[in-house]
Amino acid sequence: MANLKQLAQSLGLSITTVSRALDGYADVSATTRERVRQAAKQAGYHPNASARRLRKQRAELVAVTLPSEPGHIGPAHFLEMLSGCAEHLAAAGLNLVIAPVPSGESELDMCRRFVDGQRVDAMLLVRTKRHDERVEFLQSRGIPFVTNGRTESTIQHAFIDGDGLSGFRRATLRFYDAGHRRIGHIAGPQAYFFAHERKKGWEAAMNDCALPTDLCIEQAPTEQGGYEAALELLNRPDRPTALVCATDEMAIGALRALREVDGGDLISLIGHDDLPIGAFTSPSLSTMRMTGGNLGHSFASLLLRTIAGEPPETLQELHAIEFVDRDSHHRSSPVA
Amino acid sequence: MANLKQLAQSLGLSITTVSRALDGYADVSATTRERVRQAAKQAGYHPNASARRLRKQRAELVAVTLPSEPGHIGPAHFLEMLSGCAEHLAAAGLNLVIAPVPSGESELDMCRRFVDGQRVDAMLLVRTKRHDERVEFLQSRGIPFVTNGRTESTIQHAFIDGDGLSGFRRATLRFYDAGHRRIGHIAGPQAYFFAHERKKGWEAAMNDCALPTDLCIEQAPTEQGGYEAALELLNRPDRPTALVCATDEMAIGALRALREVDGGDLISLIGHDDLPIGAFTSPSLSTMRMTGGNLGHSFASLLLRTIAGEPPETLQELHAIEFVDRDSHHRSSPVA
DNA sequence: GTTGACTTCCAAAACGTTTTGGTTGATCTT
DNA sequence: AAGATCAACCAAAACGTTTTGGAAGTCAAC
Repeated sequence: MANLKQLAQSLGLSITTVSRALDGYADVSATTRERVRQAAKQAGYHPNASARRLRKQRAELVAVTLPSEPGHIGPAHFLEMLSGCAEHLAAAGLNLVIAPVPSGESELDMCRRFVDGQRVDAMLLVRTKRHDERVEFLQSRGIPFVTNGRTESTIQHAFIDGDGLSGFRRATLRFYDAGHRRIGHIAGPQAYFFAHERKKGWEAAMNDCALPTDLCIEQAPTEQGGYEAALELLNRPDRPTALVCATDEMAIGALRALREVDGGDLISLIGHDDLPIGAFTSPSLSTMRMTGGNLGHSFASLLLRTIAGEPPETLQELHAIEFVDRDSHHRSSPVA
Repeated sequence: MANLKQLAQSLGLSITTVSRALDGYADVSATTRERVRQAAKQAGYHPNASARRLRKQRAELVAVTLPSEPGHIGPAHFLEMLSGCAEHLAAAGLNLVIAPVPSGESELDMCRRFVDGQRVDAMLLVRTKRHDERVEFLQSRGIPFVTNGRTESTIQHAFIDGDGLSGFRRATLRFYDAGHRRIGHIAGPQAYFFAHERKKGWEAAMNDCALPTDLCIEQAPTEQGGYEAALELLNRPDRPTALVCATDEMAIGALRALREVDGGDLISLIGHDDLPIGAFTSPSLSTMRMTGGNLGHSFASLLLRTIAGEPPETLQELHAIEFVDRDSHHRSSPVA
C-alpha cells in the first residue's frame, strides 16, 4: 500500500537507497539492505506496477488476439494452452491479456490498438491465416511476436506448428494401405493455414495413390460443420469408406452423421487434436496430435526468446504429428 | 509513436493544450482542437498507456484467476465466456488478463500479487468454492470483484450464478414423475459451491419423494470422472435407472459407461451446461442451462457497476435454469 | 477606462518508480 | 600526508501523461 517515499522516510533513508536495496544492488550495505527488506515486508510494500512500467518503458504485458468466429471460438483445449502460456510468462514478469476481436473490428485493428498505445511488449497470434495481415503489421512496427501456426508470408517470424501436411498424408496413406480406395476429407476453412495444410496432406496422399481428390468438402470447424460435411459426402453415389477430418470437433460431428446413415457404422474416420472427449465418443475417436510436450510453455518460451532478440529463423518449431489410435479408424476392411 | 511533447512542439502549442484538445475539453477552441486532431492522426499519436495509468492511478486492467485442476481447466465454454467478458470490458477501457495459478502457489497468492502491486483495478473470480479465501481477501483490500458462482461467505458480494439447486431438484422430480425410483447423482467436488448446490437440489427432491440418498458418487468434474462414477453406480445391486450429472462433461463420460454395461441403453441421464457437443453425442445429451443471455457480457457489466461503486446487494444475479431436452433423458419407462 | 465575464491558452506539479552521476568519509598506498 | 581507492549513500532527472491554478487577451457593460 505504501510507496517508496513513505518507506524511505520511515527508515531515514533516501528513495534511491531503498529502491536499490530492494533490487539487490551491491552498493547498499548488507545490514541496510536487510533493514529495508524487513520494513518493506512489514509495511506490505510492493512497487507500483504502472510507475515501474513507465520508467522502464516496458508494458510487462503480452496480448493474444482471440479469433471471433461466430459462435465458436476455437478448439476446446485453447484455454488450457493459454493458461500454460500465461503461467510461463508470469514467471518472467509478463502478464497475458486476452484480446477478443469485437464485432465490426478487424484483427488488425485490435493489434493496432495494443501496439500503438504501447500497451504490450509482444503479441501472440493464434489461428493464423495463410495471408495474415497481422504478421506484416507487427513486423513493420518491430513488435516481437510468435504465431501458433505458420503463414504463407515471406517474412521470417517465430512460430510453433504441427506438421499437418505430413500427418494428414500419412493418415490417408494408412487408410489406403488398409484397403480403402474412396477416402474423403472434411476440410476446415481454407483461409486458415492449418486447414489448408491438412487438406494439402490429404491431396498429396491421394495423388500418390492415383486417386481422385473430389471427395472433399469444406465446412466450419465445428461439430455442426463436420456433421453437415459428412452427411453430404455420405449421400454421394461414390460415398467414401473412410474420412479424414481436419479437427476432432468436425470428426465428432461426422460421427453423428455416421450413426444416422445406413452402413455408416462401417465407415472409418480420424480426427486431429486429441481432445480429451475423444476417448468418450461412440465409437471412440482415433485422432492425431502434435508431439512436443506442453504447447503453452513452448509458446511462451519462444516468445521470451523473441523478446530477447534472437533471430526468428532460429525460433521456428515444426513438430511431428503422432497418431492416437482408438476405435474409429478401423471399422471395416473394405474391398476395393 | 510520438509523444505529447513532440506533438506539442511541432504544433507550437503547449503540452496541456494538446492533451486537452485530444480529450475534448471545452477550453480549447474548435479550430485548434481540429488542428491538433489532424496532427495527432497524422503522426499516429496514441497516449502512452503506462503514463496515463500512473497519472490516473488506475491500472485499466482486470484479472481473472484460472483454477488449475490438474489436467482440466474447466468447462469447454469457459473461454467463450471470458472472451465475451473481455470484449465488453474493452469497450470501457479495461483489459482482461488471465491469471493461471502456478503450481505450488495458492489462488490467494495470485490475488495478492495482482492486488498488492496495484496491477489491477478489479478481479473476476470463477469456479468459486463454498469457502473461498479470495473473497475475504479482496473484500479486506477493498478491491471490486464479481464472482461467477456464489459462496457461503457472510460477506455480501456481487455474483452471477445459476439456480442449480432448483434446476437439479426439478430435473430429479421430472425423473420421479416419469416413473423412476432409483435416481442417482454423479456429483462434482463438493468444495465447489456449484457442485454442492446441485447435489443439494438432487437431495431435496429425493427427500421430497421419500427416496434414499445413497445413490451418489463424487468425482472429478471431467469425462473420466463421470465415467468412473457411472460405472461404480451401475455395478451396484440396486443400480439407478436414471442419472443426474453435475456437468455435461461428467454426463458425457457417464454415457460411455452406459454403452459399456448391459442394459445401459435403458438408463436415462441428464447433464448441465449445454455444451454444443451435447447435440452430437450418442445418445444426444439432454441437459440444462442458465437462462439470461451472454454470460460474459453480464459478468462484465456487473463488474463495471461494482467498480462504479454500486452496493453489492444490488449486484447479485441468480438466474433460472431451463431444460434442453434431447434424447438421453427419456430412454425407458421404468416400472416401479 | 475600469470592472467583470469569458475565451483560450499554458507553466508547473503530480503520479511512483529507476537510473545517472555524483558526494562523503573511511581506508589503503606510497 | 597527499593521493588513490572503495563502500555507502543520495539529489535530481527522467519516463509521458493529466490536472491544477492561473495568465493573457477580448469583449461588453457601466
